Formats: sequence, C-alpha cells, structure tokens
Amino acid sequence: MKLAPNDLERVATLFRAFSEPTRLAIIQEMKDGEKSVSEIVEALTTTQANVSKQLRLLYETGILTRRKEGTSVLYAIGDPMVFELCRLVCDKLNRDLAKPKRLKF
Amino acid sequence: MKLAPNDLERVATLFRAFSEPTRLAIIQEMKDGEKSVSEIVEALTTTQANVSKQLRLLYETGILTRRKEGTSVLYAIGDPMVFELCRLVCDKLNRDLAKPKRLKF
DNA sequence: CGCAAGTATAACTATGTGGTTATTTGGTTA
DNA sequence: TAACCAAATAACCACATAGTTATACTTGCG
Repeated sequence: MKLAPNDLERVATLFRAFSEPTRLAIIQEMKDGEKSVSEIVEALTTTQANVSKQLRLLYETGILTRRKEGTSVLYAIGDPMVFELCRLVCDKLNRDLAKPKRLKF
Repeated sequence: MKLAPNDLERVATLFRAFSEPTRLAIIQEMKDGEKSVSEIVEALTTTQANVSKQLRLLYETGILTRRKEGTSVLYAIGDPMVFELCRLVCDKLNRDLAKPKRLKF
C-alpha cells in the first residue's frame, strides 16, 4: 500500500526534524529527562536564539513536550520512538563502518 | 554517552536522505524488490534526471544497492532498517492523528 | 513599580539543494 | 559504423532554512 503525497510530506517533515546536527545535539541533551532552554544553551556551542528556534521546530513536529516552570521552560522528549529511531540509525552507521571497505581498482 | 559532532553529522545525513517526499516515493516503489530507473520514473511524476539524482543520493548514503543489467540499472533497498524506520515514523504519525485534538480556547 | 533573568520572535544573510532543461556517457543492436 | 535506448551529469534557478544580531515578551522579585 502506497502513501498519498500528503502523507509522504508528513513523513518527510518528521525525518527532516532529525536531519540537522544541532537538533540532534539538542535531543541528545534531553535523553535523560527534561532540560531547560538555558541548560541546553550552556551545553551546546550556539546561541540562545538558535536553540529556541530549533526547540520550537522540534516541539511543533510533535517530538518534544514543553512545560513552564517559573521563568524557565522545560523541554522533554515526548515519544520513546525517538530513541528507537536514533538507535536504528546509529546501528546502521556502525554496521557500515564495520564493513571492510572495498578497494577502488 | 554523547556522539561527537562528526557522528552527529553522519546521523543527520542519514535522516536527511529520508526528508524529501520524492525520495520517500522512490523508496516506496522499491519496497517489493529492485526496480530499474525507468520503472521508477514511470511510477512518479518527475523527470528522469531528478530520479537519477535522488537515486544517486540514496545510493551514496548507503540506503540503496545498485546493479547493472544490460542498459538498465536496478536499484534496491539495501538495508531492512529502512522498513523499520518508516514503520516507526508512520506509527507515530498515526498515533498523533488518533489523539483527540485539543480545542484552542 | 522597576529591574533582572529566561525565553521567544523578527529581520536578515548565506548556503544548500530540489527540480528543470540540455547534454553526455555507456551499452545494445542492426 | 551508425542509430538507439537507458542512465548519468552539467548548468542553472528558485526556494527553504540554519544561524546571527537585535529586540520583544514574560515571570519573579526587590
């Protein structure tokens, strides 16, 4: 059964959320639980504005949850499938690395 | 354990390969086995040049295999993790759709 | 109230890339 | 060899978006 163009778009959008190192780094920061924006900013090497922007994207894609606490905002991974996804991809990359590289020639 | 920037880049690159509807459609065409370039072109609504370009990207990302047969080139999904990935994402989107939409107000 | 801290948004630039048309390469057959 | 097909590449344009700087919003507190 093939997906309609509309659904392909939705699938693509979800994958796209994972297609930037900065966003992956943000996700990685939250793997042991929720983190505030400023905690994430401290851990990374980019600006607060950029972190906010990427968090917004991840939130709107349905990957993260968000709650306010005082003046802070705590983000967390909202679906365990995120871990599965990352595991699958990492496993594949490890398999590829393990493969003996075919010599050219 | 956190991934090094280099590894984040590699993970991102893999996810990026799945982040375009056209490439997902191409992958979908091959879910029951290998397909020639022209078969894929026929099934989609884009040009042969574009299909070739996207196939190249998918091949170089390690997602597809390739073999020549006469004047044709047959591509196939090279790693079953592709199916797992797509299943995970589709399942999530279905779960999200099933959720009662919270009213705004 | 006024100030400070945490977060979000706006405006902008630079870069990457999806898609197109036109051309080329490579293999097959007459 | 020439003609023909499949596939790949080149050159180009248009658009999306990651990241930046500057500014606005929001909440807590003196």
